[in-house]
Amino acid sequence: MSKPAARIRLADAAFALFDERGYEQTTVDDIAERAGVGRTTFFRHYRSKEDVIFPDHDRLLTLIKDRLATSSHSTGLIAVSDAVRLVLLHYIDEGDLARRRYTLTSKVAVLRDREIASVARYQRLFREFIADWMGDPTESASLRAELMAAAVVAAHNHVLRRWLRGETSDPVVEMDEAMRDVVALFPAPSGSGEAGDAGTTLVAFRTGQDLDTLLPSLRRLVEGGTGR
Amino acid sequence: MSKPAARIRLADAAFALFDERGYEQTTVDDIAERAGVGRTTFFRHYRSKEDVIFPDHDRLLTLIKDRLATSSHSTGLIAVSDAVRLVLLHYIDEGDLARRRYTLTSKVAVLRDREIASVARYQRLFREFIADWMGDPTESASLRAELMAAAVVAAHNHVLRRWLRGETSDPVVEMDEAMRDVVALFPAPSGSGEAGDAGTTLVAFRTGQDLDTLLPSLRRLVEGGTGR
DNA sequence: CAATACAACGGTACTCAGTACCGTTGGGAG
DNA sequence: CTCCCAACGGTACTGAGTACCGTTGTATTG
Repeated sequence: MSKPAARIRLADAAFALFDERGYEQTTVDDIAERAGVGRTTFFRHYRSKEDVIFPDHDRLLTLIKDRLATSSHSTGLIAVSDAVRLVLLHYIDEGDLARRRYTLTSKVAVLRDREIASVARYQRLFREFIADWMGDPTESASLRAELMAAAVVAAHNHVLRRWLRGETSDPVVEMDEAMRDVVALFPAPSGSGEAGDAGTTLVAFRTGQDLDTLLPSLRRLVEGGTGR
Repeated sequence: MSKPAARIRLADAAFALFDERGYEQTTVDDIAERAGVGRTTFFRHYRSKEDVIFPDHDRLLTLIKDRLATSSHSTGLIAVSDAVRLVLLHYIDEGDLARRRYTLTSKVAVLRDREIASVARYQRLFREFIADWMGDPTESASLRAELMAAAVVAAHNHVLRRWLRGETSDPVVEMDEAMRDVVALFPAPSGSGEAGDAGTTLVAFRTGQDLDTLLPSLRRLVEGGTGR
């Protein structure tokens, strides 16, 4: 019954020692000793010293990969902005553990780098998914996918960090709002010949002139094909 | 005259050995031996084994910091999107060295992570700069700054990687275009009463009708204050 | 020219993360 | 009871990074 307790004892001992002496000042031997197990056992449960703090980033990544694979949304961006919620929910589920990890990563550069590298893997996954979804090998489409993935991850990190710092009580709805903002950033692509689309396209701008003054150039733009 | 040659010989030896045997299969002793220096000398010139490949990320970061500190642009976003060009120019200046590094980071996970961590420091700098520039402690403004910084970095990485892969011959103008795209993503905040801003504002949309058909409703929108 | 100061170097020894391998133990399943 | 197997502990090793010490070559100053 208490067989997999070693893994938990190791994590507890690690966090406790990290709090007491700091991360660099704690050796793996220290952790193993406090947990009452051998050094070998530590590396059987965790691949590295950092791994004690980030145990299930891999699992979460594949979880999201599956979610994306089985998702059917109107656009790739929306699918991704939906899937990324799983990450937030996972952290919330971890509760206090996630917050202890945050205070650690705030102090120790090595851990922060490690966390960032993990987040980059999500971003890469998102970028590739959106690019595949668009199916447009154009350079501008590629850039667009890159921007979308970056925006989703940035917005997610923003809300997540706010929750980790205790600055919000309802991170889920904040995440909804943030993702709406992100989706709103990227208007539907214009010009790609879909069915029945010989209509008018207006681009957004602001001006100090009134509508009548700029109407001629507006008309020239609309009638003159792709304008600058 | 040939006194700081040790540093260069070390870098050459390192890159050569990394190409021959791979990164993990090369020890610091190997590098020092081929460079004809002692092991201690290696660590005098480079803080770590990874540092041989990323020698001047710190210098570049402070360079950009200075650039931002002494820059006067219309918005924080534009200042940042201007400053980030320094990074691209630096890589272009490195030339072939940057490309050899890219092939390495593409293969070795540890190096990729390291590179990502460096980029994250730029992004953090940008985020803080934009947030300071806006001077708006609101949560939405904070999110906006985060999105802007992420977009600038993503666009930069996009163009940089294209150049590293040899997919573009004119990365500078491509960077200009990408940054224009990024700036265009973020419209000026509306509603904040600036001086003399009683002009016309058009929102973006697409329609199947031609311009004359929708002109009346357009006019109604413009004249009728804030329309939905 | 001689004494001194300094910077770069080489060597040794150490700590610690991570890997490989081997033997031991403690239960279930046949 | 015996076989099996999973989890464990111990030992030994490699390699990165640090600390310290002694040496050498070079520039500076009296």
